[in-house]
Amino acid sequence: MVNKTANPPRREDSLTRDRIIEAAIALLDDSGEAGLTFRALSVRLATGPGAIYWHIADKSDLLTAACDAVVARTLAPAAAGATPEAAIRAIALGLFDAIDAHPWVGSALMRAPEQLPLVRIVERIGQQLQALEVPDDDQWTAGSALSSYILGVSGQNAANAHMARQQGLDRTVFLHEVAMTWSQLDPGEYPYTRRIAARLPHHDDRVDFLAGIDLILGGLDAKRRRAR
Amino acid sequence: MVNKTANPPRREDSLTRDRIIEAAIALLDDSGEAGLTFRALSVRLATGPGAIYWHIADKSDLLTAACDAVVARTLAPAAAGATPEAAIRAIALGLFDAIDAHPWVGSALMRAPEQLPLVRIVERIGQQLQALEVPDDDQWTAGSALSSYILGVSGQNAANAHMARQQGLDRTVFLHEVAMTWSQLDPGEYPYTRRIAARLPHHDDRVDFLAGIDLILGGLDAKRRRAR
DNA sequence: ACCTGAACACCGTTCAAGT
DNA sequence: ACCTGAACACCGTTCAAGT
Repeated sequence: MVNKTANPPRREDSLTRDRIIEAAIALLDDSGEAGLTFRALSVRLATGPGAIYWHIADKSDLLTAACDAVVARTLAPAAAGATPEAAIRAIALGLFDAIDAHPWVGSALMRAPEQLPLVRIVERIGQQLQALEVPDDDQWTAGSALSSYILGVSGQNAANAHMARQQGLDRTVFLHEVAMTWSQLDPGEYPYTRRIAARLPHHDDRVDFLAGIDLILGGLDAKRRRAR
Repeated sequence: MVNKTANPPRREDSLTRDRIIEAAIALLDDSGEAGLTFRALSVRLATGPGAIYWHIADKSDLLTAACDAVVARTLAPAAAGATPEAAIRAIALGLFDAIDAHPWVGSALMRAPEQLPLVRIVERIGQQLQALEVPDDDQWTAGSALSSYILGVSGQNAANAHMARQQGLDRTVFLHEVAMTWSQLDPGEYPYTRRIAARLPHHDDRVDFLAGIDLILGGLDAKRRRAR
């Protein structure tokens, strides 16, 4: 074991991994994944691009770390006392709102399933499935279904918001334009899409999102009843 | 209306949008999203980078078009005669395999929910929900749940495969390494993840994937029974 | 109408040199 | 131990000039 000296006292504003990650989050929130640049980051931190590499391995490391910071914060408040179902709904809604606020988190989570940020999510959901007394064999399936659903719907909601903002449009106006495009698709090939297009701008995302969670939980419950 | 002349006869090897898209797919399959470069593409097509811009708006247009070509091919065989549930399973499994073969499709689909490739998927699933006589109000929820689940699980499966290949490892060896890392997480904080780590390398992805589809379909069925 | 390829304004990353 | 900033090997995209 290397005899490492204890951390020396730091200047208040010295460069640290945490300060870099916070600056990265701010940059990502401001201008999306394209806005995260080692040059922009070094300007914001009043340093050179090379300095960042002393604390961060590379860009992918930085993005994962930023993602993990957001996820960890979101999952921090433990849902105490509530039923497992309510806890799952709370976890899901917390992530939905976090991804809505930080759209880049959605796509970042999707890329490296074995990394810590997603493991945190799977763990939290898994604990609740355990509390629900879901049989061991079904926990993996139910956990995958729930986490994929959460990431998928939240990510798509955030992508819509991001797209709207990028075009300088209000979210509702943007959805109206999408609905317009969809309603002009070929009637023979796209009957379903044309029909739901009208609903698109009016639906309440969070309500519909929770309805999907309940659908999966309902499937789990039905399966358990059948097994009895 | 502009009086446009009919398409003139083409040289066999002239540059067309379709030829560019096929070359892009080959490049993406070979070396992932990072491998798709206008320079590499122009070398493959024996032309200059500028020529591509005559047929393609920009890189995002190219990626969406490549994605759409793969999705359209995958959804092409219409599941005739089968029950709606079986049709949904067939659609899901087809996409799972397509995303496994073309890992970049997963992340590409996630980014622009309003674009044609995802609309194709939603339409196909929606038609089967209609055939299942799912009430109008539930079709959106069920469609979102199914499509998010399909894209999420397929995308994560493909990301694992991609990660393994990148590290020059066999898929199973890679999953064993992930399982090892997970089983060394803090026991107080990650009890669930530690427990399922052991199952990770042995599970059959396609079987587990279909089990999740059935879970969602089961939830839909349970909800219908309750409404009666 | 379609293609060429140099040029522009960027990237991530490295590394000798400093403190 | 940590930081600087020039340099390298790339990008996507544009555009005058060609056919």
